[in-house]
This record gives sequence, structure tokens and C-alpha cells, in this order.
Amino acid sequence: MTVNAELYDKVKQVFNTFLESKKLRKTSERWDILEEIYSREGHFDVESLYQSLKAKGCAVSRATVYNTMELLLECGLAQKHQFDQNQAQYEKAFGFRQHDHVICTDCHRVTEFCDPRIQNIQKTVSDLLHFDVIHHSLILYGNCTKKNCEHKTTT
Amino acid sequence: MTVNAELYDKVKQVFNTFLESKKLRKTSERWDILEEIYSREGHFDVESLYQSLKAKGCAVSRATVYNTMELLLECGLAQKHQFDQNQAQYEKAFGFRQHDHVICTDCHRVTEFCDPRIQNIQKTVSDLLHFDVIHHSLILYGNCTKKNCEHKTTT
DNA sequence: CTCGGTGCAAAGCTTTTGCATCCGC
DNA sequence: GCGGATGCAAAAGCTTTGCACCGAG
Repeated sequence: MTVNAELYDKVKQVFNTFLESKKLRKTSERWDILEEIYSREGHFDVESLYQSLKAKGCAVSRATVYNTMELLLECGLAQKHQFDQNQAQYEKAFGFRQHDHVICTDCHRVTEFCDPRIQNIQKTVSDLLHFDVIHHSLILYGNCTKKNCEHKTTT
Repeated sequence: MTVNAELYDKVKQVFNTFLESKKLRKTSERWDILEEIYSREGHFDVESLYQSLKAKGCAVSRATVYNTMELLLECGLAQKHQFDQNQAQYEKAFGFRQHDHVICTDCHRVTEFCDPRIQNIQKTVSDLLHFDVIHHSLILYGNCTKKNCEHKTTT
């Protein structure tokens, strides 16, 4: 297991509580998928997750991966990004700071950033539109001004 | 023609100039699609555009609609939104104010809003990451606090 | 023992592609 | 007339679904 043990214990507990509260079964596949996700850095898609699990000897199917990701989204342990019309990208979400993304329109690389001022915008919109904002997605599109798109990349 | 004639003249001129600069042909299908888009309000997907055109007697194919939308994105006359992993949503973009979206996680309705403070965030990120930000996408997800999700909807 | 969850493969949907035909320049 | 653009249909690619079997509670 290559995951941070302390963090992973809390994550397991969150998932455990979630499954119990929803009266869902604690199958080995669900734990396998959770562990694989939390041993990863950055973004990934369902296919690569499926391939990794198969390579490790876990007999999961794509359908189960999709199903489990849905559960993890629901309990806040994972986040889903739809950067384009192709594969959705996921990432672990527990104990990690909320962040947003910059995408280079040339090389399509994704960089992360944080800006607390987004909270102010959320608050204003919440008040104005009578809306409880749960989460958000901010993506900035543009070109790196350095040559060869040498900006720090996270995907 | 149900479009705003004055605005539409400018739009046609923009597309005309764009096609010439790229040495692309001015086909009737391209003008048909442009007109249909600018006679619409709010968001729409490729399929509904295709169906409308077919209903009006324009013999366009889906392939041409996809191809033309790509050109319109390139010259800034249309905008594309990937709200989910299904159909991409488009909307006209010339002479309309840049805006962002609020999506209700219950009823999936989309509301628009504007907040100038996003510009400040863009500026900071541009400077920090040496990135020329061309455009952005900010989506706030949450629930309407009123009953029946009675917030003003635009889709 | 029950029935929710899984694996597999097939189906579904949106978008892209190949190719013959058409028509703007 | 040349070569880009189109229409049609087939292909591609991601995700969902149906069904029989398995195993958690």
C-alpha cells in the first residue's frame, strides 16, 4: 500500500460511515477502488483506474468503477472534472485543498491554483440568487507566455 | 428572419471577414447555421440546432453543424459549454456580455450571473503563472433555497 | 437465505471520420 | 476545373444497461 496511512484511515472511516448510512454493502471492490484512488496523485480517468486495478490483480469491471466513483463523489471523497467532451477526469478530494484549474489551449496541460477571492463571489451569488453554493468549478483558458508551454503542470 | 437585424449585420460581417482571412468558402450552410444560432436565446445543443435547420428546409448534416460550430468558436461568435459528459451546449457570443453559470444540483437548471471580480483573479493568475488568460468558465453548483427551485432560469 | 453488487458484453449516445459528390472561387 | 465543403452512414469512444451469478449481512 503506497498511500499515506494516517490520512487513508480517516478516508476509510468516512466511506465506511457513508456506506452504513446508506445501507450499502462493503464489498472488496469498493475498498480496492478507494485505495487505488488515494494512492494516486493528480487527475485520472476511469479507464486508467480500471487498468491499474486489473494489473494489480483486482477483478473489477468498468461498470463497478463507474458505480463506485459515483458513490465517492456523493460522499465527497472524490471530485469529478469535465475538462472536455471526452473522458471525465477524477481526483481524490478528502483532506486536499479546494483548488481551480488553468488549461493551456495549445498543449492542453492542466495547472492548479488557489484564490480565496472565489469565496467572495460565491457568497455574493448565494445571497443574490438565493442559492446554497455547495462547490464550484473555475477554469481559466489561455496560453503560456513562456516558450514550449513550460508552466508547472499537474496532469 | 427573427434575429435583431442590426446586430446580425455586424455578426455576418465578422464571420465574412473571418472566412476570408482563413481562405475558407462562404457556403450557404454556414450562413444558415449562423442565422439559426443568432435567432436563438440561451443555450442549445448540436442536435436541436440540426433539427431546427432540417425543419426549416435547410439540407445540412450533423457533420456540417459540428464543423461550422468549430469555426464560430474560433472567431468568437459562439461559445461552448461542457456542463456534463453528455451533449455540449453552445450559445451565441457576439455583443453579449461575458457571464458565468449557476447550476442547481437538483433540477439541473442553469442560471446566469456576472461578477467583475473574476477579472481580478484572472489577472493575478496571469501574472503568477505567466499565462495569457483568454477566457474562463466559472460554474457554481448548489441548491436553490426557495421551494421548487424557483430561481430565474435561462436554459 | 436474500437481494444488492458485480462482471461481462451489448447497447446507447454524442461526436468524428471516410468517401463520393457538389459547388464556391 | 480544382480543391475545399458537404451529406450520409459507418465508426469511434465513453458511459450505461441487462442479466445471470456471487457473496455480504
